[in-house]
Amino acid sequence: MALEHAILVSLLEQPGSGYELARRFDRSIGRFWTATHQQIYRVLRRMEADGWIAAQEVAQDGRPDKKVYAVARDGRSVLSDWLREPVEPETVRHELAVKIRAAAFDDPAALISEVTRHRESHAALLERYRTGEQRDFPPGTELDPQQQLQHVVLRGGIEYERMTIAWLDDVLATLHRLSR
Amino acid sequence: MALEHAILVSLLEQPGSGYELARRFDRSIGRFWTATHQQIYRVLRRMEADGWIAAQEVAQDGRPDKKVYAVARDGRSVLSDWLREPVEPETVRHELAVKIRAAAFDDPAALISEVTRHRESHAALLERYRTGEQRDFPPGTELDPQQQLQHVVLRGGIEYERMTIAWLDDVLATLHRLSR
DNA sequence: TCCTCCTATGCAACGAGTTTCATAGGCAAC
DNA sequence: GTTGCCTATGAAACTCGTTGCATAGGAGGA
Repeated sequence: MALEHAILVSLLEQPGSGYELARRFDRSIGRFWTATHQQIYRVLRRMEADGWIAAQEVAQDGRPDKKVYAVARDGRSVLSDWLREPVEPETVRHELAVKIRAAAFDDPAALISEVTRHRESHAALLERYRTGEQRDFPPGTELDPQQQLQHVVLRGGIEYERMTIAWLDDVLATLHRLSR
Repeated sequence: MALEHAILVSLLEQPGSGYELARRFDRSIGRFWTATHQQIYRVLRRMEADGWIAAQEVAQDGRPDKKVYAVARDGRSVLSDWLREPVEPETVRHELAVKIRAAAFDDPAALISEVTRHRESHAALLERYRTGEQRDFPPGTELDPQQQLQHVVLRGGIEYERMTIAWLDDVLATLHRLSR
């Protein structure tokens, strides 16, 4: 229900084509909202028809033409209205937690390699976040409001990864204890 | 894709009817997997047809009859196979993070009440988790493997809430700074 | 008595999201 | 020189999840 809004935010930060948006959703925006190019193209067409965004054809050489979208006045007011609505509760889908409880009815040791793999990928993500933080928000710099808000969201991602790594260590210790 | 597996785990922990499962998904299981009664009834019928679970009609007095499901042999092997498959990446949907970045193009102060509301609901959830932890896992008790795994999942929930509350305080400080 | 809530299960319609496939030119490697 | 990858957009089919509605008996309160 809010892919439209995530796209509006991304286009306000920087106008772009469907393809470019799809890549952003694979990277920075994808930290808190995922979408495939199929979804993005479909929603872009609807948003353009509704007058939330406006497209401009851009010819490129050596590459296919692209349609660059920018947020229109109606889109800004839609976003403003949405900002003032209460956030609806997120639907939780924590597959690893289900597996951990499932391990009680199977061999707990079977999960160790999978949990270790998760721990490594979260550690790698934490490293990338911290590198990005030092690059984009070095200490002692004046940040404009947009950057301050981006930074506080990134800090949330960093704290989430830290907490998750510590918890996965706890999970691993428990699995090892049960495997003896 | 894994509602089936969450149901199998819940039925292994305790057999029950569709209605009872729906209530569990509103409570404990709902911490890491949500589902409505519609989804549950539909999936239960498919799982019974596939021989993963077996139903037994139970007549009750003063209440409608119910169908109590238990995991069949095929269901156990399905769960065992699934446990050994890699966890597929979760799709992230963090609406509040989108709104925080959206606030850069609107009035940051408009978000303060909403973030405060979130902080309070996370604090209340943390309290419930900690009460449940003291009740179900008092220190100095011998826990069987199933309880140890339930406990480590609950510890994850507690740490998640703690981290989230600290981050929301950070968000609130940032929003207040920008509102001056 | 009527109203509402709880237990218990289900149908039908819709909307959101995923998967697979298609097109089409340019670039680089082998 | 063909194979594979990147940019760029899209159709079609399908699955998953949500919402609204229906049924039906019993309990409890105003």
